[in-house]
This record gives sequence, structure tokens and C-alpha cells, in this order.
Amino acid sequence: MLGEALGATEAQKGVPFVGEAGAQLNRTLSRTPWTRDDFRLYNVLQCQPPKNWLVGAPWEAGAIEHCAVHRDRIIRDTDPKVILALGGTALEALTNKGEILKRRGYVYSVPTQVGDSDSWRFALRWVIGTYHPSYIMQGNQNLTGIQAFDISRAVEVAKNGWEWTSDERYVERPSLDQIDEFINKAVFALSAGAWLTADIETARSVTTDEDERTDVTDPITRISFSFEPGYAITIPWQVDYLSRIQDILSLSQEYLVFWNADFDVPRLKAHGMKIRQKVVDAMYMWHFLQSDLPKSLGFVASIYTKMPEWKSMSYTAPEYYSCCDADAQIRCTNGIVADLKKQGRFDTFMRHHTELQPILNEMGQSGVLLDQEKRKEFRAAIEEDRKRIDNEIQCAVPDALRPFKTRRKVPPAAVLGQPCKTSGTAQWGYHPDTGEWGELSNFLYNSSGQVLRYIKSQGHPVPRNYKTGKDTTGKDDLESLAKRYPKDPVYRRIIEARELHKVIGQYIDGYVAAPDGRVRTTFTQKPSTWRLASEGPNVQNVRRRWHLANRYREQFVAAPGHVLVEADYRAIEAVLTGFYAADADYIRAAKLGVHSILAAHILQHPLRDLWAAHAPEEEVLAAVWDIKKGHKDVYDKAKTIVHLSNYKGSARRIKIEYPDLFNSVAEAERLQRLYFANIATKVEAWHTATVAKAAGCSYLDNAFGYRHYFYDVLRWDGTYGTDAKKALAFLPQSTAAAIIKEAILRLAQKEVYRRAMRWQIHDALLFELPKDRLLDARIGTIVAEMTRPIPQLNGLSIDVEVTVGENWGEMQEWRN
DNA sequence: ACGATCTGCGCT
DNA sequence: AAAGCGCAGATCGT
Repeated sequence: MLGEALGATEAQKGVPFVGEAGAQLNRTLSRTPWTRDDFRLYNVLQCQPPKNWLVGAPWEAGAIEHCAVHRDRIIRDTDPKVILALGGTALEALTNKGEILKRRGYVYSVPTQVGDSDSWRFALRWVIGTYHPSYIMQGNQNLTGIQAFDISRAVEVAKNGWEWTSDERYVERPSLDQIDEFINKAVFALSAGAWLTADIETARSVTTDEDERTDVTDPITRISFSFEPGYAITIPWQVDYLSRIQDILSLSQEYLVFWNADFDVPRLKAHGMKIRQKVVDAMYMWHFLQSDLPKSLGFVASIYTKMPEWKSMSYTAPEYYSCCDADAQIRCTNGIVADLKKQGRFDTFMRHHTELQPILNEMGQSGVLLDQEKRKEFRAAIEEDRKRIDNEIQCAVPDALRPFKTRRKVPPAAVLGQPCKTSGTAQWGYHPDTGEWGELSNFLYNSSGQVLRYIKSQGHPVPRNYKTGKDTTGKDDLESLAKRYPKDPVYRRIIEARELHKVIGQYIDGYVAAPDGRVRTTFTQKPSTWRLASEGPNVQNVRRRWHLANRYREQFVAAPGHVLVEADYRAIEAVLTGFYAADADYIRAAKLGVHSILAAHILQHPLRDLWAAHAPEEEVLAAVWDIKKGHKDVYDKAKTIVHLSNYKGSARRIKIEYPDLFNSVAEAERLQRLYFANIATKVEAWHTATVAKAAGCSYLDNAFGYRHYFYDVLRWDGTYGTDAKKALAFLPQSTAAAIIKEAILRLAQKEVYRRAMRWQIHDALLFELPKDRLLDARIGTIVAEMTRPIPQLNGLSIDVEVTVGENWGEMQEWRN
């Protein structure tokens, strides 16, 4: 093993890898059958570089060159079969190749000095690159297992040597006959159950990450296919070949495999190709298998194949590169499928991604109508307010706090000495302190730096983020400053101006309707919990708690003769917490209204005893309703307390969230105890068990087979690591995602619902349905499908609330 | 002009 | 120090 240089601890003892990086190396080795005594450890540098700085330092090249003699001598003396390069510096010193993150895990054969110091010669030795342990320590603990894999590969090479996979059957410049031969063999293999993979190269995608490109009309240069490891074909995108390419794309009856289909499929369609099969995205399959590891094909191939590194050859050998892509795809696909089947999670992936994603694409594309008139009016009203408030801020903030850039240019005399600032462009002036001439800009209420300078200039205490300790100018902190200094003209106005600014920028101008008046979004399954995410625009964070939220939402309307129907799962995460905690009482509370029941405890309301005594449901529900309507403030606070407590939020956090409701942290603590002792009686035990489980096997599976890995759950002293609460949140959150996906899949089987689905907002589905005599029946079907008992959860069902309206701001409760 | 990073904030 | 996201503005470096 060859590292970089001695750290502080190492330099003291003169031994490599005995400091923190050494401890990390030991942790990695503990995942393998070997110990550090099985290896010899050296560094590229024999000494400690000044300030522990080597990479990018002015002395980097010189220092490495200076120590090369020692390094060569060490290699000659030890004559290693394999050198494992720990980090980019070592790999580059050995192979002259950079980009360790692209090359790690791949095996290189490198000319190395062997023999006596006075009569040495070159001989080929194996070199494998892996991460430097300090890189893994810097927040990349998820890569520990990969480094263990690299070490195992090095040992394997040392024992048995290494043979790269063969590229003899790559068809890099195909004749039409060779294409037909590929087709004939593929037909046979596909009928026996093989996958067919496809991959395009585009003129500009070579230099850019594929998913960053958005222009689907970029020219395609070639396409490659494979159905069998080692046998790949690449076909130039030229007129003579296009019909053959379409033939191959149509070969498979059922599935066509891509790596990141979001890139390839829209481009193939834009270039006239038909793709009628279901699209299997092997990259997402990998994401489903291991959501926390890098997703590039080059990375995954280093694990599933013995291919030589090829990703750096796109320019020098484009045909070979393209065949390698196809070969890597088929090998990785086969490996990932096998692993998912071994874990019993393959069917879930095919259903919840391959089947679901086309439905989500249709949902995003069908879009929701925007009422342009309302939108215009609303924007104008808001913009006027924002301008007025901004102007008030500009007048209240002293010149000395406004951004100032010194300029040498002579000013236009007309603006000299203007007394009061107006919002808009900057103006020229003399700096009030330094007297310099320059450009004085407006005070930016969105700039935390400028707002902090204002707070300090007033001699007010600077708010600190209670997690990070950093200075902050968040809304809550400005609110408490405003309370403490009621005469201050700025704090409340900053809050208001920021709010209006965000509404205009993100929620009005960010929603651009197509010519048909509809606004479209894209649903992805990127979150590590396999929730859905929405982007361009994100329709899952539309204003709801704002005092003008309903007026804002009125611009989202149903088409004439239609209505919007929104179906929300009621308290889904609370019910699921009860399910995972195996607490039937808590499930009952969650379904009746756990927030109201907690509020009843706070308020000493009769509901408390009704619930405990299992009173008749109508009676309990009436009391729940009473609290929800009559004590909305306490109800809303109880709701957040339930959420925070279920995911192990601290009493301190609750106090910070509700400084007015609680006099002290101790009081919040008392209330939490009340909640755990009387309502959520088994939840704390579930917390403990879940954290222990996540720490023990380093991952959790939910009831549908969604998996999440965790690395820093329990520390050696029993305290919680950074992943402990993520583990607690994972099960209810990911299970809720799976439940609503199942509902979408079932509803999409019927054309009328498939076409009517619009947006998914985590626990809610929004539909646009014809307003006709079938409406009630259709809503009934939606409710029936969404509340159907869930076999994976022992037949649990989740209640649904439905609202209906002609626009999204005036929705009325629907009752059958 | 453009990208990366930080801060802030909307929703579930 | 509940979790999970996406978007916009400010700032700084290239």
C-alpha cells in the first residue's frame, strides 16, 4: 500500500498510517479477512510536507520528484506483486494518470523497477488505485465498503494474477452483414430471457455529464447495443444504418435497458426512433440496490466487471469506447438483477420504477391549467406591496450599510446629493465614512451578510443557528429581534419583503405555462427514501400556510366542465409509526386524530378520557373535531410536537419552535413525557430497537423492500451518530411513499384515472375529473383504491380525505 | 459570463 | 442538532 505523506502523528513516530488516517484504514480492513500486517505500508513522500500541505502546493512536483529515488528503492527491495495506491497522489506517481475517482478499482499493469539497486530493469507489476483513507473520513464513510472491495481485489490479484475481460467480440466498424448477424443472435438470446441494452453518444454529451444536458436535438453520433457480456456492437448514426438501428431497438418484445434512460430515450424519440417496450433504467436499478453510492457506469463497472478502465478513451477510440459502454451495461445489468433477486427486491423495483415511471412522466406532462388573468392581478398587487416595503427598507437603512464600490469614473452631475434612496438601480455618491467616490447600491434584504451588518450596527445581539452556531438572519430570528426591539423599522419589513420576493420569483414567475395554458412538472425518484421529487417547477412546495395562500392557489384551475379533486392520506406517517412500533393503540389514536388527542392532554379536554375509555367512535370524532376547530393553535402545535417526538426531536428543539407556548425546555420535556407515557407508549422502545438494528446490520428495509444504508448510527460511547435519526425517519417516510405509489399504479390501470392524475404531493394525489353524473362514483373508486388494505402491512389501511373544487384555492370537503 | 457554494425558505 | 426534497439570491473565484 502506497499512501501520500506522513501526517502529524506519523511524523512524530516516523511510521506511516498510525494517525487518524491509519485508524480509518483499520476500520476498512476490519471488513476484510486481512489485517495491516498482511501488507507493507509506505508513502510517496518520506517526510511530512510543510503545513501538511502537498496536493496543489507549490512544492508538490518537486517534493514527489525528490522522493522518487526512495520510492523506487522501496519497490525494488520489496518487489510487490501488487501495489495498492491509496489516493490520487500515489496513483499518479505510479501510473502518471490522474483522476483517482474515475480510476479507482481498475487494475493497471505498470512498468516498475525490479532487481538490485545497481542492476535494475523494468518489469510489469499490477497497480490498483483506491481512495485515500482521509478522503473516506471526510464525510465519505459510505465508500468504506468499496475500499474493502478494492483491497480484496488487490489480494486476489496478488494471489492469482489478473486477466481483463476480452474485447475480441466488439464490433467496432460493423458491416451490414455483421449487424444482421448481431440481430440474429440477439433474437435467439432474447427469447431465452436475455436483456438488450442500448446506449447513445451525442456530439456534446462526451464532454459533459449526461444528465446535465437538456437539449434533446443535439446530434446523436452513434449507438451501441449488447445482449451478452463480451459481445457488443456500435453503429454510427448515419442514414444507411437508421433502419437497422430501429430494427434492433424493436427486437425485444418486453424490455429495453438503458443507463440513465432520461438522457437516451427522449433523444432517440426526437431523432425519429420508436420505442414501444417498457424502458428499464439500470442506473435507477443500481440506485435501488445501493442508493448511497456513485451512479456513473464507470464506477459500477469497476465492481461488477473485470473490464479495463475505458471512460478516459472517448476521444482517442470512440468506437471502442462505445462498445465498452454497451458491454459494461449488460454486465452491470446482469449483476444488479442477480443481486436484487437474491435480496428478494427485484419485483418491487420493476413495479415501483419500471412500471411507475411512465405513469409519472404522463402525470407531469398533463399539467395543470393556470388562470392567466388571476395570475396577472395577483402579481401586480404583490409587486406593489413588495416595492413599497423595499422602499421603506432603503430609507431606513443608513448609507454606510449599503454595498459600495469605489469608481474612478466621473459621475453624472444630475444625481449628486439625492437625499432619499429609491429602490431600483444603484446611484453615485460619496461614501459616508471614507469619503470615496463610487457606486452606492440598494440594501439587499436577501443578503445575510448585509442584514447581519445591520444587526451589528444597531448594537443588537446577533442570532446564532442553534445547530451550527453560525450567525444567521432567518425568519424566526428576525421575528424575535422585531419583538425585542419594537421600534426597529427594518426587521419586520425584511421578513415581509423576503416573503413577497419569494412568492413573485419562485411561485409566480417560476410557474411558466405552455401555450395551452398548462404548467408542467417532472417527477423523479431521486430521494434516497424513494419518495417522489418534483422539479421544473417543484409543485410539491406550493404555498399553503401563508395568509394569501388560498388566493394564490386560486390560479390553479380545472378545465371548463371539470373539477380538481385532491385525496390526502390522513396522518399517514403517524399511522405507520404505530405500525412499525407494533402499537395497535397508537394506530387507533393516529387514525382518530393523534394531534387532537395530544391537544386534549394539554387542554385537559374531555377527549382525553373518551379516547382512553374506547368511547364510541362518533363521540370521539366529535370531540376531535371540536379541538381541531375550536383550539386550532394548540392543535397545530400538538401536530408538530407529535412529528418531532416521533422522529426523536429534542425538547430543546420544541421550545425553540414554540418559544411562546412553552416557558422552558423543562416544560416541553414534561409534555414529551406525557406524550410518550400516555399516547405513544411503544414508540420510544421502537426508537431504541430501530437504531440498534440500523447500527447492527448497517441498513434498514421497509415493508416493501426499499433499503437504505446507514454508516454513523451509534458511536462507541453509545451516543447517536449523524445517521441515527435518518434511520428513524426512513421507515415511515419510505413506506408512505410506497403506499401512494401502489395507489397510483392501481388507479392507472383504468384509463380514466390514468388520464386524470395530475400531481403527487407526498401524501396527496391531485386529479382533474369531468364534472358529470359519474363524478361521485369516480371519487368513490379513488378512495376505495387508496384505502385498500395493504398486504405488506398485515392488511392495514390508511384513511383518505377528499376535497373538490373548480380551483385549488377554494376546495370543499367531499362526503359520499 | 458562468459555476460552485452558502444561506434561506417553501412544502410533505 | 426530526427527515426528505427544489429553487432563488448573494457571493466569490475562474
